[in-house]
Amino acid sequence: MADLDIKAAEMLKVANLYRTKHRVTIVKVLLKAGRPLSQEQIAHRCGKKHFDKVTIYRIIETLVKVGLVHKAYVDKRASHFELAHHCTDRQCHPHFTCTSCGSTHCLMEISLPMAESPHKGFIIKRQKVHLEGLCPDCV
Amino acid sequence: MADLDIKAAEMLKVANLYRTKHRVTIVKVLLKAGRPLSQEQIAHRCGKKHFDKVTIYRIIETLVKVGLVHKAYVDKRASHFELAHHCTDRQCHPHFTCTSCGSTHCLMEISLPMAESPHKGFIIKRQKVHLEGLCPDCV
DNA sequence: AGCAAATATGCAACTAAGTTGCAAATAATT
DNA sequence: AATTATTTGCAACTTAGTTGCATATTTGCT
Repeated sequence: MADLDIKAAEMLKVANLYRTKHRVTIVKVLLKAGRPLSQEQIAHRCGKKHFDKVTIYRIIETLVKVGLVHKAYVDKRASHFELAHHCTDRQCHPHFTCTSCGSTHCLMEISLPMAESPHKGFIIKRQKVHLEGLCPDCV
Repeated sequence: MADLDIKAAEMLKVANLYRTKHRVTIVKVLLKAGRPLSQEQIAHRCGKKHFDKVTIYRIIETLVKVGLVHKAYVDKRASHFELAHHCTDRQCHPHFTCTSCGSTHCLMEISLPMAESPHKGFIIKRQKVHLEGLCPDCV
Protein backbone atom coordinates (compact mmCIF):
# COMPACT_ATOMS: atom_id res chain seq x y z
CA MET A 1 0.00 0.00 0.00
CA ALA A 2 2.75 2.43 -0.95
CA ASP A 3 0.12 4.40 -2.87
CA LEU A 4 -1.75 5.12 0.29
CA ASP A 5 1.44 6.11 2.08
CA ILE A 6 2.23 8.64 -0.60
CA LYS A 7 -1.33 9.92 -0.74
CA ALA A 8 -1.54 10.27 3.03
CA ALA A 9 1.82 12.05 3.23
CA GLU A 10 0.76 14.33 0.41
CA MET A 11 -2.48 15.26 2.18
CA LEU A 12 -0.57 16.16 5.33
CA LYS A 13 1.94 18.18 3.35
CA VAL A 14 -0.73 20.20 1.59
CA ALA A 15 -2.33 20.87 4.96
CA ASN A 16 1.05 22.05 6.21
CA LEU A 17 1.24 19.52 9.03
CA TYR A 18 4.19 17.55 10.42
CA ARG A 19 4.23 14.19 8.64
CA THR A 20 4.53 11.87 11.62
CA LYS A 21 4.19 8.09 11.51
CA HIS A 22 1.02 8.27 13.56
CA ARG A 23 -0.65 10.84 11.34
CA VAL A 24 0.25 9.01 8.15
CA THR A 25 -1.04 5.75 9.57
CA ILE A 26 -4.32 7.26 10.68
CA VAL A 27 -4.93 9.03 7.37
CA LYS A 28 -4.18 5.75 5.60
CA VAL A 29 -6.64 3.94 7.82
CA LEU A 30 -9.31 6.51 7.01
CA LEU A 31 -8.51 6.34 3.29
CA LYS A 32 -8.74 2.58 3.31
CA ALA A 33 -11.94 2.50 5.34
CA GLY A 34 -13.79 4.94 3.10
CA ARG A 35 -16.36 5.39 5.82
CA PRO A 36 -16.63 7.02 9.24
CA LEU A 37 -14.69 5.40 12.07
CA SER A 38 -14.67 5.92 15.83
CA GLN A 39 -11.50 6.37 17.86
CA GLU A 40 -11.73 2.74 18.91
CA GLN A 41 -12.12 1.51 15.36
CA ILE A 42 -9.18 3.61 14.24
CA ALA A 43 -7.04 2.26 17.08
CA HIS A 44 -7.98 -1.28 16.13
CA ARG A 45 -7.11 -0.76 12.48
CA CYS A 46 -3.79 0.87 13.34
CA GLY A 47 -2.73 -2.60 14.37
CA LYS A 48 -0.31 -4.00 16.90
CA LYS A 49 1.87 -0.92 17.40
CA HIS A 50 0.81 1.17 20.29
CA PHE A 51 -1.50 4.06 19.47
CA ASP A 52 -2.58 5.85 22.59
CA LYS A 53 -6.18 7.01 22.46
CA VAL A 54 -5.13 10.51 23.47
CA THR A 55 -2.88 10.64 20.44
CA ILE A 56 -5.67 9.48 18.18
CA TYR A 57 -8.06 12.07 19.55
CA ARG A 58 -5.47 14.79 19.15
CA ILE A 59 -4.68 13.78 15.59
CA ILE A 60 -8.35 13.73 14.71
CA GLU A 61 -8.73 17.15 16.26
CA THR A 62 -5.89 18.49 14.16
CA LEU A 63 -7.20 16.93 10.98
CA VAL A 64 -10.64 18.36 11.64
CA LYS A 65 -9.14 21.78 12.25
CA VAL A 66 -7.45 21.86 8.84
CA GLY A 67 -10.54 20.47 7.13
CA LEU A 68 -9.15 17.08 6.10
CA VAL A 69 -11.58 15.23 8.35
CA HIS A 70 -15.01 15.89 9.75
CA LYS A 71 -17.32 14.34 12.28
CA ALA A 72 -19.88 12.35 10.33
CA TYR A 73 -22.20 11.23 13.11
CA VAL A 74 -22.43 10.09 16.72
CA ASP A 75 -23.47 6.53 17.42
CA LYS A 76 -23.85 5.06 20.89
CA ARG A 77 -22.05 8.04 22.36
CA ALA A 78 -19.03 7.62 20.09
CA SER A 79 -18.18 10.18 17.42
CA HIS A 80 -17.35 8.78 13.98
CA PHE A 81 -14.97 10.63 11.68
CA GLU A 82 -14.25 10.42 7.98
CA LEU A 83 -12.07 12.13 5.39
CA ALA A 84 -13.72 15.12 3.82
CA HIS A 85 -12.12 14.75 0.39
CA HIS A 86 -15.33 13.56 -1.26
CA CYS A 87 -17.41 16.39 0.16
CA THR A 88 -18.15 19.80 -1.23
CA ASP A 89 -17.72 22.72 1.12
CA ARG A 90 -21.49 22.99 1.43
CA GLN A 91 -22.53 19.44 2.09
CA CYS A 92 -21.37 15.87 2.22
CA HIS A 93 -23.09 12.65 1.20
CA PRO A 94 -25.86 11.57 3.60
CA HIS A 95 -25.33 8.85 6.16
CA PHE A 96 -27.89 6.16 6.70
CA THR A 97 -28.55 4.26 9.92
CA CYS A 98 -30.59 1.07 9.90
CA THR A 99 -33.16 1.10 12.68
CA SER A 100 -33.17 -2.67 12.75
CA CYS A 101 -29.51 -3.74 12.90
CA GLY A 102 -27.99 -0.39 13.81
CA SER A 103 -25.43 -0.35 11.01
CA THR A 104 -24.54 2.94 9.37
CA HIS A 105 -23.65 3.45 5.71
CA CYS A 106 -22.56 6.25 3.40
CA LEU A 107 -25.00 6.89 0.57
CA MET A 108 -22.59 8.54 -1.82
CA GLU A 109 -24.99 9.07 -4.72
CA ILE A 110 -27.73 10.94 -2.90
CA SER A 111 -27.58 14.70 -2.52
CA LEU A 112 -30.37 16.98 -1.46
CA PRO A 113 -30.67 20.60 -2.55
CA MET A 114 -29.23 23.07 -0.05
CA ALA A 115 -31.61 24.93 2.22
CA GLU A 116 -31.79 28.48 0.92
CA SER A 117 -29.68 31.06 2.73
CA PRO A 118 -29.99 33.51 4.31
CA HIS A 119 -33.09 32.46 6.21
CA LYS A 120 -34.44 34.94 8.78
CA GLY A 121 -30.99 36.25 9.47
CA PHE A 122 -29.30 32.84 9.61
CA ILE A 123 -26.46 32.43 7.13
CA ILE A 124 -26.42 28.76 6.20
CA LYS A 125 -22.98 27.53 5.22
CA ARG A 126 -23.15 23.77 5.48
CA GLN A 127 -25.83 21.12 5.68
CA LYS A 128 -25.72 17.58 7.01
CA VAL A 129 -28.31 14.95 6.25
CA HIS A 130 -28.86 11.81 8.25
CA LEU A 131 -31.25 9.14 7.05
CA GLU A 132 -32.94 6.31 8.92
CA GLY A 133 -34.72 3.23 7.71
CA LEU A 134 -33.96 -0.34 6.74
CA CYS A 135 -30.72 -1.46 5.12
CA PRO A 136 -30.71 -4.08 2.34
CA ASP A 137 -29.82 -6.86 4.80
CA CYS A 138 -32.78 -6.07 7.06
CA VAL A 139 -35.52 -5.48 4.49
CA MET B 1 -49.85 27.22 33.52
CA ALA B 2 -52.80 24.94 34.05
CA ASP B 3 -53.09 24.72 30.27
CA LEU B 4 -49.74 23.06 30.04
CA ASP B 5 -50.60 20.67 32.86
CA ILE B 6 -53.69 19.55 31.04
CA LYS B 7 -51.92 19.29 27.72
CA ALA B 8 -49.04 17.31 29.20
CA ALA B 9 -51.35 14.95 31.04
CA GLU B 10 -53.38 14.49 27.86
CA MET B 11 -50.28 13.61 25.86
CA LEU B 12 -49.30 10.98 28.41
CA LYS B 13 -52.82 9.60 28.46
CA VAL B 14 -52.96 9.26 24.68
CA ALA B 15 -49.60 7.49 24.80
CA ASN B 16 -51.04 5.15 27.42
CA LEU B 17 -48.44 5.99 30.06
CA TYR B 18 -48.75 6.43 33.82
CA ARG B 19 -49.33 10.12 34.50
CA THR B 20 -46.74 10.68 37.21
CA LYS B 21 -45.71 14.06 38.58
CA HIS B 22 -42.27 13.68 37.10
CA ARG B 23 -43.47 12.84 33.63
CA VAL B 24 -46.01 15.66 33.61
CA THR B 25 -43.36 18.11 34.76
CA ILE B 26 -40.87 17.02 32.14
CA VAL B 27 -43.39 17.15 29.32
CA LYS B 28 -44.41 20.63 30.50
CA VAL B 29 -40.79 21.72 30.53
CA LEU B 30 -40.35 20.47 26.97
CA LEU B 31 -43.59 22.12 25.86
CA LYS B 32 -42.58 25.42 27.38
CA ALA B 33 -39.04 25.28 25.98
CA GLY B 34 -40.18 24.59 22.42
CA ARG B 35 -36.65 23.54 21.60
CA PRO B 36 -34.29 20.63 22.30
CA LEU B 37 -32.97 20.31 25.85
CA SER B 38 -30.30 18.14 27.43
CA GLN B 39 -30.82 16.12 30.61
CA GLU B 40 -29.05 18.81 32.57
CA GLN B 41 -31.18 21.59 31.11
CA ILE B 42 -34.32 19.63 31.84
CA ALA B 43 -33.22 19.04 35.42
CA HIS B 44 -32.50 22.72 35.84
CA ARG B 45 -35.89 23.75 34.51
CA CYS B 46 -37.69 21.22 36.70
CA GLY B 47 -36.77 23.52 39.54
CA LYS B 48 -35.97 23.03 43.20
CA LYS B 49 -37.68 19.68 43.71
CA HIS B 50 -35.36 16.78 43.38
CA PHE B 51 -35.28 15.18 39.96
CA ASP B 52 -32.69 12.43 39.83
CA LYS B 53 -30.85 12.29 36.51
CA VAL B 54 -31.58 8.58 36.23
CA THR B 55 -35.27 9.35 36.41
CA ILE B 56 -34.96 11.99 33.73
CA TYR B 57 -33.06 9.66 31.43
CA ARG B 58 -35.60 6.93 31.97
CA ILE B 59 -38.53 9.24 31.31
CA ILE B 60 -36.90 10.52 28.14
CA GLU B 61 -36.30 6.94 27.07
CA THR B 62 -39.95 6.10 27.61
CA LEU B 63 -41.16 9.20 25.79
CA VAL B 64 -38.87 8.42 22.87
CA LYS B 65 -40.14 4.86 22.78
CA VAL B 66 -43.77 5.98 22.38
CA GLY B 67 -42.80 8.64 19.85
CA LEU B 68 -43.65 11.74 21.92
CA VAL B 69 -40.01 12.82 21.99
CA HIS B 70 -36.99 12.39 19.79
CA LYS B 71 -33.30 13.10 19.95
CA ALA B 72 -32.72 16.27 17.98
CA TYR B 73 -28.94 16.50 18.08
CA VAL B 74 -25.81 15.89 20.14
CA ASP B 75 -23.81 18.88 21.30
CA LYS B 76 -20.65 18.67 23.36
CA ARG B 77 -21.33 15.01 24.06
CA ALA B 78 -24.81 15.72 25.42
CA SER B 79 -27.94 14.53 23.63
CA HIS B 80 -30.71 17.12 23.26
CA PHE B 81 -34.33 16.03 23.10
CA GLU B 82 -37.51 17.74 21.96
CA LEU B 83 -41.20 16.96 21.62
CA ALA B 84 -42.07 15.45 18.27
CA HIS B 85 -45.53 16.97 17.99
CA HIS B 86 -44.51 19.44 15.29
CA CYS B 87 -42.79 16.84 13.14
CA THR B 88 -44.16 14.66 10.40
CA ASP B 89 -43.33 10.98 10.55
CA ARG B 90 -40.82 11.47 7.75
CA GLN B 91 -38.87 14.49 8.88
CA CYS B 92 -38.68 17.24 11.41
CA HIS B 93 -37.62 20.88 11.07
CA PRO B 94 -33.87 21.36 10.63
CA HIS B 95 -31.64 22.43 13.50
CA PHE B 96 -29.06 25.10 13.03
CA THR B 97 -25.79 25.45 14.93
CA CYS B 98 -23.82 28.67 14.83
CA THR B 99 -20.13 27.99 14.23
CA SER B 100 -19.22 31.22 15.96
CA CYS B 101 -21.14 31.25 19.25
CA GLY B 102 -22.14 27.58 19.33
CA SER B 103 -25.84 28.21 19.88
CA THR B 104 -28.38 25.90 18.29
CA HIS B 105 -31.79 26.92 16.96
CA CYS B 106 -34.84 25.29 15.40
CA LEU B 107 -35.61 26.57 11.92
CA MET B 108 -39.28 25.67 11.84
CA GLU B 109 -40.11 27.06 8.41
CA ILE B 110 -37.49 25.25 6.38
CA SER B 111 -38.14 21.79 4.99
CA LEU B 112 -36.15 19.98 2.38
CA PRO B 113 -37.62 17.41 -0.01
CA MET B 114 -37.18 13.82 1.18
CA ALA B 115 -34.43 11.72 -0.36
CA GLU B 116 -36.12 9.28 -2.69
CA SER B 117 -36.62 5.77 -1.40
CA PRO B 118 -35.79 2.99 -1.97
CA HIS B 119 -32.23 3.76 -2.92
CA LYS B 120 -30.02 0.75 -3.82
CA GLY B 121 -31.92 -1.46 -1.46
CA PHE B 122 -32.08 1.06 1.39
CA ILE B 123 -35.62 1.88 2.52
CA ILE B 124 -35.49 5.47 3.75
CA LYS B 125 -38.08 6.17 6.42
CA ARG B 126 -36.93 9.36 8.12
CA GLN B 127 -34.52 12.15 7.37
CA LYS B 128 -32.78 14.60 9.69
CA VAL B 129 -31.13 17.80 8.54
CA HIS B 130 -28.58 19.75 10.52
CA LEU B 131 -27.38 23.15 9.33
CA GLU B 132 -24.29 25.13 10.22
CA GLY B 133 -23.39 28.76 9.70
CA LEU B 134 -23.79 32.09 11.40
CA CYS B 135 -26.75 33.04 13.56
CA PRO B 136 -28.25 36.56 13.39
CA ASP B 137 -26.32 37.64 16.49
CA CYS B 138 -22.97 36.62 15.01
CA VAL B 139 -23.35 37.89 11.46
C1' DA C 1 -61.95 5.14 50.22
C1' DG C 2 -58.97 0.96 50.51
C1' DC C 3 -56.22 -2.81 48.54
C1' DA C 4 -53.33 -5.41 45.34
C1' DA C 5 -50.80 -5.47 41.10
C1' DA C 6 -48.18 -2.84 37.88
C1' DT C 7 -45.02 0.52 37.20
C1' DA C 8 -41.96 4.51 38.41
C1' DT C 9 -38.40 6.67 41.25
C1' DG C 10 -33.95 7.39 44.13
C1' DC C 11 -29.62 5.92 45.39
C1' DA C 12 -25.12 4.17 44.92
C1' DA C 13 -22.00 2.34 42.16
C1' DC C 14 -20.52 1.73 37.57
C1' DT C 15 -19.07 2.26 32.34
C1' DA C 16 -16.88 4.46 28.75
C1' DA C 17 -15.86 8.62 25.60
C1' DG C 18 -13.23 12.25 25.63
C1' DT C 19 -9.84 15.77 28.13
C1' DT C 20 -5.70 17.85 30.57
C1' DG C 21 -0.92 18.57 32.13
C1' DC C 22 3.53 17.41 31.76
C1' DA C 23 7.77 14.96 30.66
C1' DA C 24 9.95 12.37 26.96
C1' DA C 25 10.32 11.55 21.96
C1' DT C 26 10.24 12.82 17.19
C1' DA C 27 10.13 16.00 13.06
C1' DA C 28 11.66 20.14 10.81
C1' DT C 29 15.20 23.92 10.37
C1' DT C 30 19.88 25.76 10.52
C1' DA D 1 24.68 17.51 14.45
C1' DA D 2 22.49 20.79 17.13
C1' DT D 3 18.60 23.67 18.00
C1' DT D 4 13.85 24.55 17.89
C1' DA D 5 9.02 23.46 17.09
C1' DT D 6 5.82 20.13 17.58
C1' DT D 7 3.97 15.59 18.75
C1' DT D 8 3.32 11.52 21.64
C1' DG D 9 2.56 8.54 26.00
C1' DC D 10 1.16 8.24 30.50
C1' DA D 11 -1.60 8.86 34.45
C1' DA D 12 -5.20 10.93 36.30
C1' DC D 13 -9.45 13.19 35.54
C1' DT D 14 -14.31 14.68 33.88
C1' DT D 15 -18.84 13.74 32.71
C1' DA D 16 -22.94 11.67 29.96
C1' DG D 17 -25.34 7.92 30.39
C1' DT D 18 -26.40 2.99 32.55
C1' DT D 19 -27.60 -0.84 35.91
C1' DG D 20 -29.54 -3.21 39.96
C1' DC D 21 -32.28 -3.08 43.63
C1' DA D 22 -35.09 -1.36 47.42
C1' DT D 23 -38.79 1.98 48.08
C1' DA D 24 -42.60 4.86 46.56
C1' DT D 25 -46.37 6.04 43.47
C1' DT D 26 -50.14 5.06 40.05
C1' DT D 27 -53.82 2.53 38.48
C1' DG D 28 -57.73 -0.57 38.39
C1' DC D 29 -60.89 -2.95 41.09
C1' DT D 30 -64.23 -3.66 44.83
